Amino acid sequence: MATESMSLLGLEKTSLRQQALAALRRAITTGEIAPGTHLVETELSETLQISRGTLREAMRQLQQEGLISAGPRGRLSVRHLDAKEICDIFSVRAALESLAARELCALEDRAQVIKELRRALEEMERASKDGLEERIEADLNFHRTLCGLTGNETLLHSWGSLEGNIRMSIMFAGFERAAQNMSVKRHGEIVDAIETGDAAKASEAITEHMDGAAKVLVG
Amino acid sequence: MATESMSLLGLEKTSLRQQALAALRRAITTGEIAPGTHLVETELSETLQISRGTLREAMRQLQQEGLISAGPRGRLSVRHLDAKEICDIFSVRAALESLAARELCALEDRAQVIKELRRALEEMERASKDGLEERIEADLNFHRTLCGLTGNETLLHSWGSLEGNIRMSIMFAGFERAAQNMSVKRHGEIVDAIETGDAAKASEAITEHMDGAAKVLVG
DNA sequence: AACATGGCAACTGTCAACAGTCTTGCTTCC
DNA sequence: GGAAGCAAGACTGTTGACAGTTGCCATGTT
Repeated sequence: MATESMSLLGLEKTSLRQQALAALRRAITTGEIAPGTHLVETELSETLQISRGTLREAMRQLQQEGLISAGPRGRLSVRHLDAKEICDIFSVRAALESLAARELCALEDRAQVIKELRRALEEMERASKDGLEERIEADLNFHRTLCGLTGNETLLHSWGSLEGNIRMSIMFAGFERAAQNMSVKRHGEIVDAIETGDAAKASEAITEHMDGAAKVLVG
Repeated sequence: MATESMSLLGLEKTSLRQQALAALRRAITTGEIAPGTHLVETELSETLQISRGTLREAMRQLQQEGLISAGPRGRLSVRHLDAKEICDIFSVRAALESLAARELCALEDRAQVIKELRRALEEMERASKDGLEERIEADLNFHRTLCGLTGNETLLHSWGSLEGNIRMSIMFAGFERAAQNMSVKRHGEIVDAIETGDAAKASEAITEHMDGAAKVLVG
């Protein structure tokens, strides 16, 4: 998790595949590569200065994450999202995070969990004064933490494979709109609901939050 | 979807990668390859008669599906599931299928949906007289159909990336136990609940079904 | 006998090249 | 003038080989 805080000998030896993966994911979710663009292996490998084989592995993963889709004859292109798909994505997201909230309510030592969540909130607060990039990151980090604290690895994994789509949704709707969904106060309500330990209440807080967010995004 | 039912010109030209993917998935989910086994690229590529590069692509996808996990220095091994993880998987599964049931209840033309579901039920009925393999397939097909009929591609995709884990759970718990969860009658109750159009009722039918299934599996 | 050391084998990361297929644009023939 | 055929180009599918790293075993040393 905390790979960035290695004080001693920070040998960040990450494979080319992972670097390519991160670079492509970023480029796609920021709109640097327009949706619908055909991703030609030979071109990309030339641009990224890596071999096609290595690139292909990264592309497969991106494909699995739903950021790029396969056309006829293995042609890969950046996925295009419409309003309905954004709604669909947020429906699934709501279902997952709602489960997370319910599981957290069932925990005995909720105190520690609440502490972690409030810490994530503080980070959002700090980021609200910074750029858009940081705000998005802090927001996603909050929700990822929500899933991670359950200790349900499968839940975290499923949420993770949705993260790319969420980022695309944000990019697609425009960053101004998306910023409306990152109010610290509205996220605080979720934490409050979880703190009460009332699973139904917490679940509803999440679904409400997501419904609202989706509505804002599709305008 | 129905790639197997192409009556005219069955040019099943599937790439080696996909063949390897299917073969490995099957081998892992049937226990042919024991959990914890180290998957050595050179060995496997030799066995499957394909090159390492091609194999690696398939392995990445399997990794994303959670069937194999990465150890230190990129060593891949077949994932090992314990009771808690099975419960976790079924929790997430319940959340997804519960969403599917609710979305189906919100549809106007439920009649068509119900018809498709009943068809899947009939298939389960037929399979109940066949071998275990067929019963598992029919059962999973029912649940996949449930998700697919919503028209929510993201939901279907998320469920699909869980399918491998579900199969592993079945294998892990033993096929005898798993067979108890494939009662046609209990699945019929789900369809009935959806037919009423009561979202809360349908949702509860799913969660109950899944809770019971998980309990049986972890025994 | 316990420990350090040097070399060997195994395995993954990465790459460049070959082969097959689909597209495309031009040419040629009716 | 239009359609069939042909050839060149563009990509993807697949492969074998090379390089770097890690773990292990044998060997020598105190």
